Amino acid sequence: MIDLRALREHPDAYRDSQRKRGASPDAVDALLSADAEHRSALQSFESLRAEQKGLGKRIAGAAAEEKQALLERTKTLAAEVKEAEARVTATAAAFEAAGKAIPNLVADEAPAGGEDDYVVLREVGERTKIEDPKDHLELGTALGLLDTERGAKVSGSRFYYLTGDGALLQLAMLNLAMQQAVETGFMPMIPPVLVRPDAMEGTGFLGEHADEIYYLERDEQYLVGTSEVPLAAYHSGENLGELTQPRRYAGWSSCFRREAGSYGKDTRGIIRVHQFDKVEMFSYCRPEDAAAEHEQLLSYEERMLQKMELPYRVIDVAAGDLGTSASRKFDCEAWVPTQGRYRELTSTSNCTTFQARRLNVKYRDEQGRNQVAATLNGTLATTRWIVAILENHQLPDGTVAVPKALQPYLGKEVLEPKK
RNA sequence: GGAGGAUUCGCAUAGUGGCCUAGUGCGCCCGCCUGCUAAGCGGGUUUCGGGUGAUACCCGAUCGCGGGUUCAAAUCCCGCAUCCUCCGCCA
Repeated sequence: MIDLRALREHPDAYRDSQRKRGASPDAVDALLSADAEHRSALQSFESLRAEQKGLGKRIAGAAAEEKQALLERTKTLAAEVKEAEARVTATAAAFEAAGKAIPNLVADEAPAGGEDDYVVLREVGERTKIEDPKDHLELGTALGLLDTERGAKVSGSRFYYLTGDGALLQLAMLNLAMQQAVETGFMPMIPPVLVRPDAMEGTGFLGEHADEIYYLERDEQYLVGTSEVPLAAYHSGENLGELTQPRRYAGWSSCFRREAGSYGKDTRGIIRVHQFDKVEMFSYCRPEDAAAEHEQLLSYEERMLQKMELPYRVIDVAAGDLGTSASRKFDCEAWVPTQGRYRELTSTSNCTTFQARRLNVKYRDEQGRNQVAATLNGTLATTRWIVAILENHQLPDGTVAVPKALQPYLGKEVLEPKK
């Protein structure tokens, strides 16, 4: 939810933001007029209601015959109040719908445009050069690390088993991510992955991404696509106090995505799957600290990628590709040798006050007033990283070197076929 | 799956149609008193919205959520949610 007061005062900033996303600035004017209508309905209701309450008080203490006269009067008034209230309800619904139609205000620094208008901030490491590289599926299958055929047999396409060292490799990576998170001040969390509608709604995932989400109709619960959802909803309706330091959480969870509309894309291997595991960083902080915290989250992502010894680049995602809640987003993309291009491994978003306003997460400022907090999230490791690890660290004989940072967790330096 | 109980201000509680403008205690904030500390005394303290670019003032909403009855609902009625207890079933 955007800041309505700010929108009233600076509607042009929001119109510009809409244009930058490639969305219509008319939505801003629709909201402004819905707001005006709602407020005028509210005012007429409130004055009628005030009169009704005043009369009610007089009736309580009135003598018998005066009481009769007053009762006559209040009966018609009651009808008017009811009608005014109905108008308030109707205009409020229209107003809310208009409000939800507007995504977060895009940061000034974010590039304008769509998916292909990102700006490359830096490239780190040398693009791996391998003669005749094998892809992760071929490597993983040969080494007994993953089994997509049986994944499909049991669950359908885009499902897989991580087997043997493959399972251990993922655990090693996620454990390392958790350890790094704890070292950098994150509270480790294993959250629920089934959530109620208000949690999903509050994090802004029921808008344009509704098709992406698994929904369990019998139980009215959603399977989360990221632990961002339960971590954001964790403090919903709460006041976090002074919040002089960011409040940081690291969630380890399975994630579920329907991948509707991605037919034919990345059908080979485990790049795009319906279920994967992830360690996600999540921060609550003051809005004025959010940009700095965003840089911090990005640096932690890069630290993890460097521990995996992967060549990657950092992109500043363009406004049109931001998603509803984000005002700015950085992706880290690792080099994938068999594809000859960079693929997204991490994503960190600054949602400013957009999520927290919906979820009603506050803090107390120096004057003791309640203010809306800012929220940020970022990826610290996911199943997809295995793709980049296998492909970049493959050796000519078909084995895969284990990055040094993972060796203590995995107990071996090379992944070899089972004898 | 079934039965019962609960849900009121940060916490604990009072409140069974109009004197609720939701009381009290604790906590917290401000002040007074005061060698120091503690205690004591006085005042303040739900949240959201509007008037309104406002920490004052006024108005409205808000007693888990949504409906209903009524001139009037924390209070009565219906539905739902969550938590607790018990019974049944179960990995």
